[in-house]
Amino acid sequence: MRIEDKIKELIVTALTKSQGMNNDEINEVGLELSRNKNNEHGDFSSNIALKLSGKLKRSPMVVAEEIINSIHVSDELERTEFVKPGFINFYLSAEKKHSVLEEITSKGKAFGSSCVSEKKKILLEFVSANPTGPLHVGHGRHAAFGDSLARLLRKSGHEVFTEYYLNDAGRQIDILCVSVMFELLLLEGQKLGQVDGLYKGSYIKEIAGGLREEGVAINKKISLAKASGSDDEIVDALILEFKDVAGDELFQMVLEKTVLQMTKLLKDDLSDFRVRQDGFYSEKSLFSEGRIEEACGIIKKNGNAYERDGALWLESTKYGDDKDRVVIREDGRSTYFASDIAYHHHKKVRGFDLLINVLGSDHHGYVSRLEAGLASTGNKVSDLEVILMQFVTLYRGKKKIQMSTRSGNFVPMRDLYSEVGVDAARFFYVSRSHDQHLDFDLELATKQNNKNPVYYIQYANARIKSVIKENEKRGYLFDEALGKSNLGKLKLPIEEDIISLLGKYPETILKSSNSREVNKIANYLKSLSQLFHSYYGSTKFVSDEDGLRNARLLLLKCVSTVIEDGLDILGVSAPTKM
RNA sequence: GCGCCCGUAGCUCAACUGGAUAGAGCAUCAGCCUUCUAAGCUGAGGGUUAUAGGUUCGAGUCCUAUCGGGCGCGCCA
Repeated sequence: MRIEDKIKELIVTALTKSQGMNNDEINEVGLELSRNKNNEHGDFSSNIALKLSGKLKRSPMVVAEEIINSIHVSDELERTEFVKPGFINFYLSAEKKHSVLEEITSKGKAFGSSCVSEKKKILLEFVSANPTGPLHVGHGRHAAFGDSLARLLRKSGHEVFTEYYLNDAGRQIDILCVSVMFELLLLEGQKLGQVDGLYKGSYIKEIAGGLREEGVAINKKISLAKASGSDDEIVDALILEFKDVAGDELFQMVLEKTVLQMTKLLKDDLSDFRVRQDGFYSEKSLFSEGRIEEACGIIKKNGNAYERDGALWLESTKYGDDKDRVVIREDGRSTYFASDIAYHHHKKVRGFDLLINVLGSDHHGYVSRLEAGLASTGNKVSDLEVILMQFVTLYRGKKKIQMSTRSGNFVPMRDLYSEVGVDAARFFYVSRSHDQHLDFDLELATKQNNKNPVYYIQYANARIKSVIKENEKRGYLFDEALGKSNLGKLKLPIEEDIISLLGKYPETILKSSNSREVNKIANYLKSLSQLFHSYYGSTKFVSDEDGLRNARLLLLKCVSTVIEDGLDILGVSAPTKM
């Protein structure tokens, strides 16, 4: 039984004894026990007297005193007290507090694991950027967050499968293909003007160059003359013309090779950033496997679809959307939305309890539609959880860098992490809450990479490793048993603070996991490191006194275990030397 | 116009989800290496938590309005 629950039990019996309350009445008020921020008010506190005072028509201080007088103090508690507004504080015995260190020593990195009460099978989808260019710094935030969230959810006990939805069908891919063919024609010596709507990055030229080396050739005359109007209209005309002139077979061949190349590019961008995607789900497969028709069949069968103006509409307003949405267009082609309905339905069919999507905040208007899609295929809306990621604004010094994928005018995430390092980039990305805008100053990140908080944490761990090494160098062998039996000698206030914070690691994992706030882990590690550095500055660890020395080394090893485990969740390395 | 998100020290962010005196880093100033790594430590200054009301024992956190910033409202993806 956890100590929290024991204390709660003590309060409940005290309430029945002193106030004559039964369990129902207590539940109605709500019994809370919170862990204290700073130790000056004890380890745990309860606000129950404050909550009851109105009901009982007596001052909170009086109620608190009555409760405390009926509390039977167990030997795990040092003492209890009631204080100013009406809080009741609980102080744990030194022995009870120190037991955390023994727990960490025996469990190692499993300390704080599997703390969640209901284990779920989760599909976590993130990044899912169109394979039309390298991932940029905005995607970097999604990648770092998504991957860390996956690690956090796993740590807390869930089963997680990460997935990248690959848009390998549709207009954007046609444009990508035309862009490559366009370059190929230029390589073949054909003189062509400028077309604004096409992808321009160097990677397009590389793919075209590679195709030419493989012997792929178009060798047909393309005239841009037919195309006129807006960028979009010109591009659409070009797609038709290229399909016509090159022929379907050649077009499909170039398209497939291009998508393959682009996907490899994305996978490398991610894996070099230590981001693991367990699967890449092909949009194209939704067509070839007949999943779109299947999904349309289901929404029709469920009475959620109707035909109007030659198109098939989903009655999404039934499920809270602003208006109904087209699923199959007048010309018979399905919409992007249709793909999403089919995709998300298939996620459920594959047996996942919970679907988490990490989306850019610009997609928030799309959320109710996704929910409607899920509901209309007979799934629960609550099975979908969307995490909206705010934008990254990139600066170089004071200057804002504007980004656009199509023009190739963006900063690839690879440039960012090769410049500042994977550790610093990942930490910086996840140390801000996802609903907060993120200003990323490249100049600052490069110039000050030594001052990045991630080094502060890594340095704390490296220092501990160094102390352990020094201990051995001086001929002292670490004696775990001796350390354990001397934990009572850890009496410095800073030692008590560290032990107390270590004890909060499991609940930090649990809370961050439940609220999907990876940044809480980063903040926790900063606090722990700060305490350690302060401890380091004021205390000599390698001393002649065997008992104290081993107790302190045990404490340091526990700090190191937790730091390494926490950094692991963030996907940041923990060097032993810096 | 309607809807969603955000507003905390000069800058970048915390604050355990409604708790006790709102905390760190950067920048500024003053100290600390004969001693386990100075990528560190110790101290100082810096705030009407955008503004105005409200809810209650108690509000940075919840509700309303206003101001300011970001984003979204296609048979696009």
